[in-house]
Amino acid sequence: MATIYEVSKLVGVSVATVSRVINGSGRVREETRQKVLAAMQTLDYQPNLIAQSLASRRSNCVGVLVPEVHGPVFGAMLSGIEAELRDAGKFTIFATGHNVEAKEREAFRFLVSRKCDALVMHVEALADAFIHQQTHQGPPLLIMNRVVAGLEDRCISLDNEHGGYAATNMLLDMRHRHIAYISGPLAWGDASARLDGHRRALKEYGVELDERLVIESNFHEVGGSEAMAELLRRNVSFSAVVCANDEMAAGAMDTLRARGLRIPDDVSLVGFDNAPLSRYLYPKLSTVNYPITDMGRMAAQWVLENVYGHTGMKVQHVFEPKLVIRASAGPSPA
Amino acid sequence: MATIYEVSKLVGVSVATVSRVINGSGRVREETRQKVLAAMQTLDYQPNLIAQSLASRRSNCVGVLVPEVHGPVFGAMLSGIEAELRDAGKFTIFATGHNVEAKEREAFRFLVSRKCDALVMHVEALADAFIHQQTHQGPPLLIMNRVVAGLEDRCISLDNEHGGYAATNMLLDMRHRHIAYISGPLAWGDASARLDGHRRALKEYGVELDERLVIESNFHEVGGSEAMAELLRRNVSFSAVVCANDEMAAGAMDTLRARGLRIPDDVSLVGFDNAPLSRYLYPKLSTVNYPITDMGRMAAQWVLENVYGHTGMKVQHVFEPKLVIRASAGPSPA
DNA sequence: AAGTAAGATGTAACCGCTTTCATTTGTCCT
DNA sequence: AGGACAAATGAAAGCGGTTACATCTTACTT
Repeated sequence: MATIYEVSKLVGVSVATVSRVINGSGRVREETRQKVLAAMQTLDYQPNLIAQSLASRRSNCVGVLVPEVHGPVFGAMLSGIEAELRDAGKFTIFATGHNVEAKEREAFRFLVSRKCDALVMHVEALADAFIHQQTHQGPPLLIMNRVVAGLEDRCISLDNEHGGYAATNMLLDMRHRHIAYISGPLAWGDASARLDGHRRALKEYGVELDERLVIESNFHEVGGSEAMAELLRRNVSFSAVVCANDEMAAGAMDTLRARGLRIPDDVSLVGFDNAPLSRYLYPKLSTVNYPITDMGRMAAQWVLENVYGHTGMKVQHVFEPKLVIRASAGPSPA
Repeated sequence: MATIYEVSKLVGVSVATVSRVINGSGRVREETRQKVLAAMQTLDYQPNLIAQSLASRRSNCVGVLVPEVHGPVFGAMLSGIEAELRDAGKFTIFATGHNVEAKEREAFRFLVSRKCDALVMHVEALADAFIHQQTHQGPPLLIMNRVVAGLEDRCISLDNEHGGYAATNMLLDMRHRHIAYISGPLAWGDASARLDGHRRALKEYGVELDERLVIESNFHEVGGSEAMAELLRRNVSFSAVVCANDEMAAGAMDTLRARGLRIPDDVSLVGFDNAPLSRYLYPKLSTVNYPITDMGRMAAQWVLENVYGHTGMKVQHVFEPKLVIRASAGPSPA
């Protein structure tokens, strides 16, 4: 692979000039510029990004730390980030933290050691304190789906409370009054915010919340399935169920069907995320859209603006979820 | 951040010795080793990976080129690759090619310019010739889900023909004789191999293939839906349908249901991939398992063995798909 | 005890680029 | 034509490591 020296030799200028042409920095006479460009073409020269990074102290890499790579939410987020960064010529490298503190810490170090110019993190287990501390050293951090007090301008999140509110509100509008709720782990901010929204909607409608109709589960399909079984076992009647994500809704749907209950005739069901699976379920699942790809894009834009000095990026920090109405929710039979 | 110089100064040895300790290369007296290790600890020294890469001409990065980041197949593949590589302290960086030649080319250059030590590629549009040519220069290539003649030992693939065979064979065993087939784009190797398997199964059973029951579609849900509509329009009776992937099966299922046809009572349905969505469909979809995460892992192991000199890796080049039997397929009503 | 080979460490030249600062070239004005 | 100032370019010192080669220790041999 040709180096900058060979290019400079071919043109008869110094490497400094070639470097200026490559980076568009400094001033170079147009004529020289063209000659350099031509030589680069001839030699099929490609700057060595590693050397560039070392010399410029900038890796052009953005690290992304997610719980998982696959799955509807994180896959889509990665997608959005990568697409946007690549258009800007930046690289994305990622690591997974599985929402376990030790792993998140390790993944974090891993990415930092790679000299990422910035880190986009979707972490659940790392404490606010840790994040605060890291903002004083190392690469700039952007936090996804979490609002860290004092770092609001470095967070991109969904208004989960509003999403939870909207889901329940829709059911209330459909005359449901006995609404069960299958929650995610309440230790996680998003899960508890969604439940808060549920609570607020009920309150506004003057409906009292029956705590027996609220179950904390784990955001997984099996958890949703079991939670629904438990709800039915409690023998407190309900005509609708809000699930804090689509996967649990899928599990709940399975259980309902296994008991011979019809959806939405006997029980209405609403999910959260608008994951692809929500359209595959039968009946198709009403849910709350989580614009995760857009949020990933936005994260990338934040990085471009705050780290790479691009301008004209409008960063939105809080996204509003929107209801997606499908067949799984209908008016209360009562 | 401390550098190797500061460490060497603190211990009172040369940087070469420190470097040897870091890399475990060359011989260093145990006593010295310990002192260096201690100093590294004290200074919280982390080797600068960029500098290491430049000096050693090895980036410890493996590039992965996939059509998309998200989605059941590629997300899972990425997952498998990343997990395995990270355990070995290597980085994964990725780019997307969208199965479009220009984009695949660009993504390829993008990854090469980053000096990846190896490239794992799932490309559809790049020609065999291009791949052959690249094997003579640049980083070692590993091709996923495609067998390039002459480069079999650099390919990891699924026996798609066998998968297609198994799907149809199962239906034949269930006494189905009129079996429709919704294919992916036949220009793609996997799609055409799956169809070949279908053909072989029919032949072995002595059932003649009615070409009117074969439709080429696009691997997407909507395509499956439209293909099924077209099949019904053709008015050639069939009691079962094989879809070349699960997404199309989902679309087909939608259309069948919209026409009031029951699954599997009126029509049996089989998919391919065993994507998560296959379990969410109702009835749950019989399908052919595509062990994509394992294949990703295997790709990583190939890289570890062939590029990083790890030993003891057993690389399997061709994976056998297995049937996953669920509710969407049943005996022929006839 | 001298000779020798293996072991331990140091020296210094890279890796390919960026960037500061100095120098050369060019332009405009009087 | 000479001077002043801006534009264009070059020289060279890093960036933080690796590694070939040289040199100095040690441990054995005989």
